Amino acid sequence: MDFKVFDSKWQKKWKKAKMFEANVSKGKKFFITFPYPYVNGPPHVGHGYSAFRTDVYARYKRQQGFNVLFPQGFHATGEPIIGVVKRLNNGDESQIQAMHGYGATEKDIEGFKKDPKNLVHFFIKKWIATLEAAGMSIDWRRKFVTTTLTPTYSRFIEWQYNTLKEKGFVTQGTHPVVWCPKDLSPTGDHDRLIGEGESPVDYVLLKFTYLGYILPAATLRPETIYGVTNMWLNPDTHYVEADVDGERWIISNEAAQKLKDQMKVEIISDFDVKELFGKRCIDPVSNREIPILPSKFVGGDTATGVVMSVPAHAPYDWAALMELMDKDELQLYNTQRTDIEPVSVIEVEGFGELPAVELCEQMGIKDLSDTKKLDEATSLLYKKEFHTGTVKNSGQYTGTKVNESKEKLTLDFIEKGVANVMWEVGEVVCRCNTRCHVKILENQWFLKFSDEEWKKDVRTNLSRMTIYPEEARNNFENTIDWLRDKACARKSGLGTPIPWDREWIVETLSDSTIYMAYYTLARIINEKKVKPEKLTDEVFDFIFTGKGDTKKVAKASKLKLSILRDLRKEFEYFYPVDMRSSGKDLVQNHLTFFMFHHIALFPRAKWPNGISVNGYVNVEGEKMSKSKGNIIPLKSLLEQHGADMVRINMVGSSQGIDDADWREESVKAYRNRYDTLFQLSTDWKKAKKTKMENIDLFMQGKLQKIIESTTKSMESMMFRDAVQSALFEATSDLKWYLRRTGNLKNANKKVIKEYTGVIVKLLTPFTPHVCEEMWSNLGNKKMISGWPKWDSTRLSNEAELGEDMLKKTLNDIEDLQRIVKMKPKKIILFIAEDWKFRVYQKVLRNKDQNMNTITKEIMSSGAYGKATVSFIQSLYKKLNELKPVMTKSMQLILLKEAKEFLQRETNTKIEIIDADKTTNQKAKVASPNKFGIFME
RNA sequence: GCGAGGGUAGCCAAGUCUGGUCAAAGGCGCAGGGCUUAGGACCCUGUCGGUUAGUCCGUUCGGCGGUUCGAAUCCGCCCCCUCGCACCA
Repeated sequence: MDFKVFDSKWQKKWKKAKMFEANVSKGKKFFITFPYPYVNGPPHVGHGYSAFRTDVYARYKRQQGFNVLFPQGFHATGEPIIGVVKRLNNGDESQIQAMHGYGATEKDIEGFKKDPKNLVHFFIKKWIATLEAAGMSIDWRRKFVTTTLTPTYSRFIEWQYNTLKEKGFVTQGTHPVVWCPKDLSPTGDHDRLIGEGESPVDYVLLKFTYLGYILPAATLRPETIYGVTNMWLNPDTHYVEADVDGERWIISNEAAQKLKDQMKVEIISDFDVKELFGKRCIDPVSNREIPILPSKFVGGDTATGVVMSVPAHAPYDWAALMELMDKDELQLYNTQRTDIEPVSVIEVEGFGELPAVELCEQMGIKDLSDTKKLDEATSLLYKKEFHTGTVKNSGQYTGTKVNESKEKLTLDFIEKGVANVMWEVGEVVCRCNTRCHVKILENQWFLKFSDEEWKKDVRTNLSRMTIYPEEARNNFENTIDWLRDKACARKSGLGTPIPWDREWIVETLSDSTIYMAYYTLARIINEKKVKPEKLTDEVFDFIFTGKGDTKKVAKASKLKLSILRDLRKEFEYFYPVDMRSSGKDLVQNHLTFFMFHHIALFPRAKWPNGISVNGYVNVEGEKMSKSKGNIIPLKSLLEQHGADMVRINMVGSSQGIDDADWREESVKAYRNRYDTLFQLSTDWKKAKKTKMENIDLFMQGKLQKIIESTTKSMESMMFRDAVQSALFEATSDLKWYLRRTGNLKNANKKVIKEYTGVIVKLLTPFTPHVCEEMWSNLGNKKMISGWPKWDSTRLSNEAELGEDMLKKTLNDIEDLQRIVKMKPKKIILFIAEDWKFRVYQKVLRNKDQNMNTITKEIMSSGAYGKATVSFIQSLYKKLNELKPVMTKSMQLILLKEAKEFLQRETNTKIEIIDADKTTNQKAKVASPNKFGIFME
């Protein structure tokens, strides 16, 4: 059966019936969203997963009777769209090819080049068409695009930032970023040719002085300053004298260039450092005289090109000194061996006084030639000292832990004016092939996420929120703790300017934190064509917080009073967000910001109620990636398999935070099950039986069980479990039932119809199209509505056992068939002891001698029955909490079935006995933990 | 480095919170059988080793220890894997 033929048929009917349009009403609402996609391409399977999960939940809630709002907008701010347009304009062949791949014509592309808007709208069209074809139950009247493409939305962002600033949540400050001097913009990880993962590191510059000059020694270990023996400069490096914040610094030329982006730097002249060798500079902390020596290991491209030497703790320094000593060059520089004797300033476990010296010896390092070993030694020692070392011989800092002292020392020294900070980054090369360095951005705008009060409220709200799966909660808590101030503005890309400082644009993560509130307004704004200028801050204040007088606000803004009232009504009714469903990658950023901003901007009652997080999508077990070429467009899957099979294959494949997997192969498995169901939906009339027998009652009880477990799984978005029980388990039951009754004709009509109908309803959120079709096949005139409720009174004793029951019954039927073949003289069906026998056997297996002895005694006493059981029970009280596996009455029902069956198939004598009461020892011994069959 | 999540039979994956119905669900693969002109689909059976008609015994849940009458599950240490660490959507 090819189910895709039903897709458009039902989609049209839904549309006609306005099934997904949510309006203010008296009913209970449920507001669900998933993050709006960035529209620089069409949707692929990865998008599909989050989208389908959201839709499944939306449909489920709708069936439950909620007035579900499920809107959808699109995201277009920031750099990528501009990047695409730029590449198109540059004639980038692969980009043009990609666009053709997405179905863009030459004419389309010409349009994109002229205006990025055209590109955005092109993809939005694709998105909407694909989502509709996928059967998404979205209220499209509320769509919009960020930010400047929808000026009213841009106005909304302005209100957001004005309000945040007013409340003190936006502050200004400086911030180091990795910077491309050619592009004149920050170079994020994804913009890099080399150096992914490199981030700015703060070197401490200790200002050694020499005759009015400053030699700013760059170090990551300022706590070792008391162990400095000499200063290193590279005789082959180009140094300059520069005016840095009013001081005369001697630094490498490269350093001077870089520092221009961090301090006020003016290069005065070249400086020949050779004249310094052998001279003494002054240690700014303890005023010691420190000889200046040459060494080529000092890189001019790392920090200042001025390095202090701590031979006791730095392998490089010791190796450099060894080189000088080997070549007997020390005296050339007016320096004695005793002047540079290593000074130990860190006590560390596992090493003696001079760890670097020891380590060099151990690793056979004799000079600077073996940089690999030196690097290894350096990193090893640095880690060891940082984590376990204690400072010594260092004046007031003696006795403090290295990892604690570092920060303190730095602050102290800066305060005293003897130190500065210089930001440096490892090798980073921009996409434009330019080497990057660190720039301090001045006057950057920040969201003050570090604010403890703010965090407190966020934590409080988190604790009352629904989080699916529960494991994700840890992640949120941790993110909240760890979050620092976040730069929320950029100088380039698309977006809304910061209203009070228009040279900055609100950065794209920061303009997407409360847009769900805009959905509640979007319908009216779109339909009434509300002008952006009428949406003043006062209007938004009124809508979102109720502040101000309706009439005055309307008058001042020139917004129609009725519209203003309706906007407020929509927001009041639909807000807050009840469930936001998203990929796990957004936990550390978007989803957490979403919470922060809501807490800052809205009244408590409007704070988010729930978040659900899902994993990524793999394709055939592999990660999706451009390079593997395994990114599957959603559209092609829909065309191939139809919406329903795609939906259930994705949503049913995984749950929780685990990654989903798109496996073509498993579509088959689903299709088979649906074939069975579909067949029944048309053939149910062939069932003729009307008498309710045990097996029919059992099926009804079993159905209640399925409703219960499916509903519970659905509620917490455990969709794989839900599919497992509503589809696989249920169809297995049906097949089993039909096998037991012999054929469809012998099946109970009522049971078949009820069972099929309920299963169809349970599966509707996953496969809405084919379910509607089956529902109508079952003779229903109206479309599906309502969610089945389970009736616990119908959960007969048997069904309490759930799946075990079925399995065991089935096994017994197989056994029975075997028995029939063996042609026994007599068959005894017996009821066994219940679970306690299992426990009893476990005890027997126990290796513990004492227990073994005890139980053996019990055994030999012949007390098989209740006495034994109660003895064990009293011994292990815990066991009392356990539920019986299968009660005798349940067994009896099954055995009666078995008896009937056997009587049909054979003419052997059959009796049912209770193993607990029987005098038949053989049966007793044979029986212990399974009810069943015994023959003679 | 900091933080989060994991490691279960050939593979995927439940079970872990709340220890005993766990030799451990389910699926895939594989083997045998049924059905079929054949293939596919479907239905049975088996799938840690050894044994029984039904059973029982032995050895398993990353590694090593511990708690317990009893550990895949609780505790400690160790090893390994995946992901995130920001101005980027």
